[in-house]
Amino acid sequence: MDVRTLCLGALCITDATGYDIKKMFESAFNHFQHASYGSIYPALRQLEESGLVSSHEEPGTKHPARKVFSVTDEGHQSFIEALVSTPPAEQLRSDFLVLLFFAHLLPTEVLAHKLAEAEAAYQENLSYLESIAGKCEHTAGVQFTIDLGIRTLRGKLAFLRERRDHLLANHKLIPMQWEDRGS
Amino acid sequence: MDVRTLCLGALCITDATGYDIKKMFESAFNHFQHASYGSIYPALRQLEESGLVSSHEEPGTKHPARKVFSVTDEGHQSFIEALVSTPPAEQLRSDFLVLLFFAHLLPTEVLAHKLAEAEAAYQENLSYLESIAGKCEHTAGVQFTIDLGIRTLRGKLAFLRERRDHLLANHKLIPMQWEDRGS
DNA sequence: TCGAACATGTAAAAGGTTACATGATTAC
DNA sequence: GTAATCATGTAACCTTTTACATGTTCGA
Repeated sequence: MDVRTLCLGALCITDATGYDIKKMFESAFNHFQHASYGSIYPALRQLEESGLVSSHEEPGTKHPARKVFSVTDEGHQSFIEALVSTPPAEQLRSDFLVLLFFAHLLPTEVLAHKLAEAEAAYQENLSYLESIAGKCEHTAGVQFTIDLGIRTLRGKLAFLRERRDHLLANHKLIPMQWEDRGS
Repeated sequence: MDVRTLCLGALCITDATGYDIKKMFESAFNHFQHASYGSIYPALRQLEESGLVSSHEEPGTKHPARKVFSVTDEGHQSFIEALVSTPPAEQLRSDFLVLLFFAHLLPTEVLAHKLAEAEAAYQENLSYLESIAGKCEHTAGVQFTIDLGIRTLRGKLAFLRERRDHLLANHKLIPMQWEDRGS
């Protein structure tokens, strides 16, 4: 699912400016999609060109003026179609797992440090999700995504804490020549 | 971590052709990185140009000839440096969670179908990881990535099965006008 | 008054996918 | 003989990030 479609989705929740939508990507969408201004603003322009959203500038002394976008009926319909036709895929991109995969090439102290960093990152995500879990009213679906995230992060943290010491205790740096690549 | 660096990593495990490396992305690397031929072959060329890998064509009648790449000492060193300087970040991109987030816009049957598809996908990934978990000898780090993957997928599957019925039972499609967008 | 947050946007570059083009070898 | 697998590579396109450029408003 691309940023363009997610922006359309965001506007199906509430009218918003590009700035507001960035905020949504940083909070509600954070644990399953990322996006920067450089993709959001062009996406909004394209959506407007295709008639899926409309905008009106809010009057006022502000500079630049807030440009508030609203989804059109066609946009709403189009978003639902996008949802229906998108397979429920999931893709992880994890530098942490790459690191572990090649742990035998790293000094023990570096590995230990990376594990600690990863744990802190998991913990931070978990704390955020826990903080919003009970806070405001969510639709059942949104609550489901939050709870699934919490469950997953708790599982990962538990695993990390259980196995980290064992991994580090048995860790041996395998030097460059570990592999026999004669010729 | 980009495809170029991962290819270098792959060659730190064993000499390989572009085709072999694609296979690694589809198996061992599958649960944390993806890559297509269109990124692998150019990456290999760049790596060779920078002197981080070398190649030799295997003689034989084959057409096209196998072009086997090996990491150079410099390449090995460079990969280790990349590992050390890469923060252990993790990023999920999940169309499944997007779907759940907007579940209130979907008919119940569609939602049910998506949940079933997601469950099947999780199950397939889990079965694959379980199948390789005990099969061959892995380094401790590789075993760690596999076990973490198994733990995570089991957690997600358990959550899905626990909560799916409740989600579907309480599901109400909120029609287009659910939001008051007067004006 | 000073820094954080609000607010919009562009341009270049990076990174990757998809589709194409080609052909040999192997297992059934 | 025919389908799957092995094997290499390119070109066009798509998406997204990074870095830049600009200026306001609000709270401490």
